Order: sequence, then C-alpha cells, then structure tokens
Amino acid sequence: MLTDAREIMQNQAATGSKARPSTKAHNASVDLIAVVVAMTEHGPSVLAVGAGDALPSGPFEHGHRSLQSGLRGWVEHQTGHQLGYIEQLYTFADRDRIGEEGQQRVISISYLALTRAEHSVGLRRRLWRSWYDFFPWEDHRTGVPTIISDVVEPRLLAWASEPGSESLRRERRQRASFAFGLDGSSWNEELALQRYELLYEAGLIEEATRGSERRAPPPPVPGAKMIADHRRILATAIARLRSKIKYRPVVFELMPPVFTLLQLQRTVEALSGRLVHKPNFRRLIEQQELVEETGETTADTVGRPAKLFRFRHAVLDERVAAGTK
Amino acid sequence: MLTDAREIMQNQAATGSKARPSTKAHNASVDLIAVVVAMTEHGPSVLAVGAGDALPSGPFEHGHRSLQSGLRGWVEHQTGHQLGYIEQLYTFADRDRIGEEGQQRVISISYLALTRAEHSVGLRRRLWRSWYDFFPWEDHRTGVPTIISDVVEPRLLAWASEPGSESLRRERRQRASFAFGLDGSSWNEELALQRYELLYEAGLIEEATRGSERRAPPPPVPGAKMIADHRRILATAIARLRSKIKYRPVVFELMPPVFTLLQLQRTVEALSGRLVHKPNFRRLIEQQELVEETGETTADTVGRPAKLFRFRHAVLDERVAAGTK
DNA sequence: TCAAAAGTGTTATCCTTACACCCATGT
DNA sequence: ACATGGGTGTAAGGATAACACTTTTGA
Repeated sequence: MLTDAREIMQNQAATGSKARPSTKAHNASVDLIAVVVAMTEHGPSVLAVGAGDALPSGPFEHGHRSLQSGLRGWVEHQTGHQLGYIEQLYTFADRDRIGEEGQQRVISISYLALTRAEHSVGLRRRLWRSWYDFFPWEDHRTGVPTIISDVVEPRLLAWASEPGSESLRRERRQRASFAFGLDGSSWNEELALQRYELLYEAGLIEEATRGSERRAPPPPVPGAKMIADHRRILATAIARLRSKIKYRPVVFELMPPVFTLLQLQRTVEALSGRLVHKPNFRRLIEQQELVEETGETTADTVGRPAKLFRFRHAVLDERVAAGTK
Repeated sequence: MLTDAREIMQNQAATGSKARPSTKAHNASVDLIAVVVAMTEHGPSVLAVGAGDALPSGPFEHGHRSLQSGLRGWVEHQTGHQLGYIEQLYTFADRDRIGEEGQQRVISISYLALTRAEHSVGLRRRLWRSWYDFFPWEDHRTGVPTIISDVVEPRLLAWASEPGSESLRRERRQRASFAFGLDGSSWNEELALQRYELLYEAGLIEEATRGSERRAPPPPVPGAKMIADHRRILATAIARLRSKIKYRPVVFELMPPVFTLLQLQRTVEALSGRLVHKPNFRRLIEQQELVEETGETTADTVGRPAKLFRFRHAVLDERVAAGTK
C-alpha cells in the first residue's frame, strides 16, 4: 500500500488548492439528471421522457444560474413540469464519450425532486410511470411479491452456487438473504439500491448484459429497463426517499394542500412499499404535531367522513427531526 | 408558479436524455476536494495544505480513471497520504471564475475520507489540524464550551433582535435555540452544518464578511478560518460522520488494527464531541458483535490491563446496519 | 344490517439510559 | 491506600408494535 515510484518522482512542492497547475484546462461536460417523484393513480410514480425509459436530463449550461436552476429548466423544457422540493443524490463520471474533439469526460449530477402530478403545465411529452414497473420486487404492500420466491430467489441462489471458492459462495448467499429478506432475515425497504446492485452483479438486470459479455447470460428478472444507468439512479432515489420520510417531513411535498390521515398513510405506504398500522400511524402523526385540522371533513366517498388536515409548515422551523416513523 | 413565457416559447419537442442538443459543448472544469479525517494526539483531525487553511484539492483530469482515483491522486501528491475509505459528500457549482477564454464554470465535488495518521509516506507539506480549531463550539466533551454562552449566544440574540418583522425575529431566535441547544433545547451534535450556516447567515463567520458588505460587520466568532468555502465543506463532513457512525461501522477506519474498548470509546467521543456512558458503550459494541478479542491484553499504562480487540470485517457482509449508537 | 372507514384504549416488548457497585493493576 | 481503567448487574423510562374494541356514515 505504498505510494508507487512514479507518484513519488512527480512529487514536488505540494500546492494549495488555489495554486493548481494551470498549464492546461481539464474540462468536462456536466449533465443534470432528475428523478421526479409524484403520487398518481398508479402509485408512486416517476417522470419519464423519451420512450418512457429515460429520466429527464440535460447539460449544465453557461446560462444556468445554478445547478438546481439548470435542472429545473431542463425538466420544464422536457416535461412542462415545475419542480418544488429538490435534493442532490449523487455525482458520477460516465465512461469517456466520443465528442467532437476526441474523447470527452461527462460528469452526471443526479437529483431527487418531489412534486404533485397536477403541477403540470400543458401537455407535452410527459409520462408518469409507477416505480414498481421498474422494481416489481419492491412492492410488499400486499405481502411478499411472488416474483421474489418464484424468480429472484432461485436465480440468486443459482448465482451463489456458481463455481468458485466456498467463501465466495457463502458471502453471496448471505448478501442475497440479507438484501431480500430470505431465510431468517426480515425485509428492509431501505435496501432498494443494494438489491438492484446485487441483481446487477448477478447478471439478472437487462442493462447489465450488453456487448461482448459471457456466452449465455441468464434471462433477466422482470422489471422495465431504462437507458444507460438511469434505473440505478432511480433505485438510489427510492432508497433515499424511503429512508428520508422516517426522519424528515418530506411526504407532504407529495400531498395536496388538504388531505385525510388515511390518504397520508396510503402515500407513506406507497413509498415505503409496506403497510403500516393505522391506529399507531395516526397517533404518531398527531403527536408529532406535523398536521393541523382544517375543521372540514370529507363528504365524498363511502364510510364515516374523515377530518381534513393540512401540513403545519411551521414545523420546518421548529424541528429538524420529524417524520413518519 | 407558472412557466414563464420565455420558457414556453423555447419549448419544442421534448428530447430524451440521449438526444441532447449537441450544437455547442457546454464545458466546465471539475475540482475534487477531500476532507481527510484521522485521529491524532490532538483529537479528531483533518488534513490541511497550504497555510493549513485549505483542504487538499485538484482538478479532475483526463488521465484519472475515476473521480475517486483522481481524488486519491491529488491527496497523495499534495500530502503523501494514502486514502482508505472514501465517500462522496456534495457537488456544487462555484461562482464563475475568469479563465483563459472568458468566464469558466467550476464544478466542485467534495469527499469525506477516513484514514489513520500513520498511513503517511514521507514528510511533505502535510498538516493535521484538530477540527475543533475550526469549530470550537462543537466540542462538548467537557461540558458546554464557554464560547457558546460567552460569545455565540449573545451575538446570535443580537442578530435575532435586528430591525425587521416580529415573525422574522421569532424565527431567528427559534433556529438559534434549536441549533445550539439554548433555552430548553438539548444539544444535537449532528447539526454541525446547520450551526455553521446559521453563524454564516448572521455574519459571524469570518469568511462571510468580504468585499463590499455592510458598513460595520460584527466581529466574527472565534475559530480558524479557511479559504473559499472549505470550512463549510468541513462542517458538512463532520455532520455526515457524526450521523454515520451511529448506524454504520465506520469508526474502525480510524482505529489501529488492534485496540481496547476504551480507545474505541475515546474515538467515538472525539468525533461526536460528547461523552458516552462507558458500561453501556461496551455492552453495545460487544452485543453487536462488531469486534472480537485478540486474546492479548495491554501491558503498558496504569490501571487494570485491558483486553485487546480487532474489528470483525465479516460484519460488513453480514449486516448493513450496525454502529455505535 | 353490513361494509368501510374513522377512531380510542390498553398492553407487551424492546431499547436506551442511568445508577450502583465490584475487580485488577501500578505507584 | 488510592487512583486509574476494566467490567457486571439491574432497574426506570420511553418509544414501538400489537391487539381488541367502539363510532359514524352510506348503500
């Protein structure tokens, strides 16, 4: 783990961060990518463009005042949708791409944005797709999906039984059990990214088997694919959001101004992919003083009319830690 | 909140992410910035370059295989230090900088890295500085630091009493109390970034008062300054690390291969800036099976010899959630 | 009267925190 | 003997999860 010879030879006086060698500009193009989430009739949904298999994105341009405003601009251009809450996800460097003057580095900065589907303006090419179209194994609201025991588990076990060292096989079985709640492990909805990466590593994701790979790739696990690594970015967003709703009041970005507690509960359940205990959920929300009654009740559907609530925006000043679990 | 006219006029057919307008390349230079943390005799420390007021950094170059390897390269060049654990912090766009051909966008990608101070090779310009030099109000290991009641609290209250609306003043007082544990609030060590931002907003940070500002800036709160926004990046790293040690076993990246439980406890305390209950800490660590006995005991110092432990690297496979609280 | 949704009360369990105390070793 | 660090037992308190049950409306 020592510095290799070349590095040592090159070392001269260390330079402070501002005294960088300016002999040559090392430029890259910068891409902004958005995972825009809203609740639709089909569940927790993500805004897609193109053939419904791409996240809205575009280059960071000189005219953009900031990264976030650049992102807002592209999403509005491509989907006619205004963004509210925005949070950065991750930055990564794509493989080199061939540009006009030889190879060109591309930096991609991904964001998670939350809105309401009705915020759209006009009817451009815009598509809401349930995120469970892309990750059918992530929806546990009606129990463990059959796809796990029917497809995911056997194929992961096959992968974990491939030739190799026994310790490698044991490690693979262990990771699979932990990520998907097999054997004695319990399901943890926040591991969405680990699950995707595990399937990817096992060659069970369509995007993973491309070009000159091995001779017989196993058939991929069901789930709509996306271009490039957009599905991985979506998995990152889902994991982040599932984690965040537990300690920050971000669900309300997805709610209409006025809602019932059951509607709020259904939203949380849709995001986390699992059911919650109704009486406890209501107590938790009211006890945290996240909402206040409007005084109105629902008149519409069947059943006893429910009180209507609105989010207490004041909690954003009062406390940092407050969420739905 | 509607799309403005200019935006609507510009809108044509929406483009998928790969069908971006390629008429003009929009390039930026990319900077990598590292917050390298280790435990030294002076407590939790950060690797500084220049006059001890800059984080190691350098441009992402074409020769770099990845963002992380570029970061490793720059840190090794500037400090002779090998990095182990690395995690991305945040990406931001600096204000435009004047380059050779007019203005030039600069993207900065910041990272948190954990190592041990002994990992250094050679003696280049390298400096470990306790992070409490930069944030003296963050060390609560020996009780609430006097600087809070003597300096921070009165100046924040003065700021919260400036002319303006009553609701603004109430909001400022509320934020100050919450962030610094004033009035009835309790201290939360994870709010390091919010505290820095609050002080910055109140004009109490030296870096905040530059150029043609108001007539009489108040004297800044004690604490070593850094160039540009490096101190803010450091605050981000501290907050991230303080949060992360609670649910991921990252402390061990800072420990020698073999250590006593008290040494581990001291490290956790140094990072979080507060003391922990010894018996409970030991039970927690052992119960989580994060460590295993080496069979050896310490022979050196005063007191009863302590058992030596090593980190069980296997837990990285077994579980994702495991930490020191 | 029944289904659907809104609610209330209470208990069991676990986790965290704190307190009290004993053990082993060197000066 | 006492200071320093290692180590065990146990109980109080709070948060979480679970179960049982009542209320209000529309079909």
